[in-house]
Amino acid sequence: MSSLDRYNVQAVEKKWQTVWNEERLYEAHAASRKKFYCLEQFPYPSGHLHMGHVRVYTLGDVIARYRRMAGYNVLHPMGWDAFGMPAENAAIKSGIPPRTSTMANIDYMKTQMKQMGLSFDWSREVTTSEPEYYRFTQELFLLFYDRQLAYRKEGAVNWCPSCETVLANEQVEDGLCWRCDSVVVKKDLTQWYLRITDYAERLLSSLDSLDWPQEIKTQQFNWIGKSVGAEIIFDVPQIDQRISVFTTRPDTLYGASYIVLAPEHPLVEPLIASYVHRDEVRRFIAAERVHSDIERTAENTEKRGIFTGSYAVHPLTKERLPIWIANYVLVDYGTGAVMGVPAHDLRDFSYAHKYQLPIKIVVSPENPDADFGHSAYTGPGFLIESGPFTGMDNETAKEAIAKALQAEGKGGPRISYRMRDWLISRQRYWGAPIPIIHCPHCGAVPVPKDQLPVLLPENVEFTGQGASPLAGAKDWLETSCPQCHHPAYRETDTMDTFVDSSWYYYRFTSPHADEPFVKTDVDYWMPVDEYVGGKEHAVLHLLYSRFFTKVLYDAKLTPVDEPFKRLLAQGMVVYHGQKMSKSKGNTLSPENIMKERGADAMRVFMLFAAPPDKDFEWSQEGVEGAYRFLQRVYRLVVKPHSGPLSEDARVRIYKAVHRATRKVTEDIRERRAFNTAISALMELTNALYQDIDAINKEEQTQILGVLTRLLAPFAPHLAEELWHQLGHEESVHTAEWPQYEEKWLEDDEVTIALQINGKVRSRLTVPKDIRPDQLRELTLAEEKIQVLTQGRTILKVISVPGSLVNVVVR
RNA sequence: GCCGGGAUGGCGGAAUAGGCAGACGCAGAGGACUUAAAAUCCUCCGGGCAGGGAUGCUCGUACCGGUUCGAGUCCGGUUCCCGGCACCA
Repeated sequence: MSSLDRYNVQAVEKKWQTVWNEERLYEAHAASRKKFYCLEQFPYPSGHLHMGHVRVYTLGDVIARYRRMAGYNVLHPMGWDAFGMPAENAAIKSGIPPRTSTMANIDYMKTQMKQMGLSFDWSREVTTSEPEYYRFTQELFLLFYDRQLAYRKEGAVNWCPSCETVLANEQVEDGLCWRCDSVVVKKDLTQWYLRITDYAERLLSSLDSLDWPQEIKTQQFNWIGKSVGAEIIFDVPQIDQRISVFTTRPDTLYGASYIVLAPEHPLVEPLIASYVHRDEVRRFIAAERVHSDIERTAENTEKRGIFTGSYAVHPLTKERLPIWIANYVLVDYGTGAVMGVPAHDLRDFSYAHKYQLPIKIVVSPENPDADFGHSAYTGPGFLIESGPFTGMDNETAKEAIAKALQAEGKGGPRISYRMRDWLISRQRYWGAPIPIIHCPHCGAVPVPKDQLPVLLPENVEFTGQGASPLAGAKDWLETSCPQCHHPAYRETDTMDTFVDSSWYYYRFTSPHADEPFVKTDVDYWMPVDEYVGGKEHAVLHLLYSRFFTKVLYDAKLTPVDEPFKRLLAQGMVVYHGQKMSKSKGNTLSPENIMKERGADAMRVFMLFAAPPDKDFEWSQEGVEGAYRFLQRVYRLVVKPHSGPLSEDARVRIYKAVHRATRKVTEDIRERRAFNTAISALMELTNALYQDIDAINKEEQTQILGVLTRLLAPFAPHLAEELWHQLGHEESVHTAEWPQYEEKWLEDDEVTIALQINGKVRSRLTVPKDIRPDQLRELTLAEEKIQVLTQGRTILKVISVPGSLVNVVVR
């Protein structure tokens, strides 16, 4: 085979990358036409692209390239989520300042992205660790602060001893740090929070409107964890206080036989102050607090508790209920206290059983053989021994009792959420400083907007021990109060990097503006039409970004209250049956693959191997297959074809071309099924191999031009090369996306499957618009059908035009 | 335990609205070209049974049952795998 039969992948890819770069082909321009905002989650600049990155960016690139050709003004930007611990840890180890290593990593990864042929608008690149960006992260913090959505509070927080910083609830997975898998411990600290719980209901209710995978929506739904119930107040006359509990089962109130507080509950100390066994109680609490969250919340953990010596008054029966403290009550959910209803709650049952507390049945099941001796009955039923509510079905009673309590001033209907406020303080250097000054006279004072950014000091020591390096930067730390001008000191915590990434998609709309973003740009570009990213951010980045957008919406800074209209959550790339990771030693370098078979082959295989949302196994043979396909297309297009003309072949070609055009268009646009789009291109290529030399030269060029354009989103380099070889001057990526015509999609004749009792027995080719009764007649007259129906009774004939006929016989 | 997603040839997967299961590719087999190999091009490729053969019959989409003229697809139940939540009151 001559060299004409194969193209030099490396040379071709390099050539067009240079041209695209010089022509700035992918920059988005003024707000003119219909827009399309295509975004992929920006990476942390770790230094190298891994296969996960290759997958996300390839997926997004196909969508962006298609929309561009389809006539949209496409915004397809890229940037760097550049703050974060790895750079700081590297600084501790090697002494290289975080900014230096970060910038070097960005540089390298950008080169790799260009090698992949990704169509990013690099003129809009943002880096969250640069002052031009984080000054606005700080400005947005102040916006939250002004709206009372940022606050400081002391409490037991999640602390990762290895990362030496606190973590948000969303960043603790099974009691372990999401980054380093260390066991997270509790620590009492004063920290900054964003009031995401204020938005719980809205974050929940607008989930429905999102074109997102159910999987992700469900995760957010569960995370927010709405519970509808009631608050019930129990008076404690002994100390003249009230204990408030939250319950989803107010209907079981008459079955309450005790009250339990979390060991950390603020009323514990006053309650036991004059109790003879108070020291014993204190020892119990101290012992419980030592346990980590994992131990404490594990299902099989033994329930342990202790009596406080005090009693509370049942709000309706005025009965005296003993108050206990127990490990199974969590201080930060609901009110940190519960009423114990052993007969109708499994946890209370096992607790009451252990400590021999009374078990009082107040809900009777419809079918009364439930065994109360061994477990709690949690199902539906009607109330017994419940005062005026006796006889009510328990669902009605929930509401009735909540209302009665409200009338008495003893509580009422309440809703509780599992989600907690977002803890954003981090005791680390490499993040956006929280723009707050602590003044001995004025307290916490926000840094005035015109004094932003609060720059990270450059000469700091990275010891890797104790507090944030910022606390040691004396010159930076000491300042004056913006209000009273007395000496004051700066907040030394920096912000969680998820704050940076909660608004970057706004910055891309006006990346050089002297404000976080420009209203007119945001009005034009938002929302993001297609967002591509990993499932691991389901309750992290994706939830935080939704929250940010709702706050910005309330501040009238954005016209949308949801940032990402459509979400494509891509699956993992698996190798040798496992998720790729350095520790498992099963990583693959995209660079080597590109060197050997080219970016186009890597992209095509990645897209072809599986639908975007599924995990798939990387296979070298698969890349070879993609490479063979691309070379096959090349040969088809550049090899001169000629032969005797055939009208039949010509019709077959046009049908194949228009069918493929429709398939590829719909698969990209609606279904995001790039695997089947590529298989359609393979089919078209195969079809053209059969017939291409039977049409004239001009038609060949035109047909091959369609194939080339359909290929362009997937294999941009080869498509560009072929497009030029076909005689075009302009880029294929700004060429017009092919249209398909209905007339080529329909055949004059169709093959009908002839079934007997649902089994295909024969086939028949008939005119497309044959009448059902004619079709029926032809079917019954058909030879095979005749033979097989002979001597049997025809019960029914179902005739589906264009598809099949089913003869039902007995 | 609760919620969500899934199970189709040797493998990845296709079947878009209940209508011909297995598109396309990988691996494999055979053939053409070649001194030969590679590359390329062509053909075959779920199981069983029958036939010399074209072919025909039959089973088959995790399992059991149902609805329907017709089920990979819908309904009820079961098993297994993946993900989330979980002493959340």
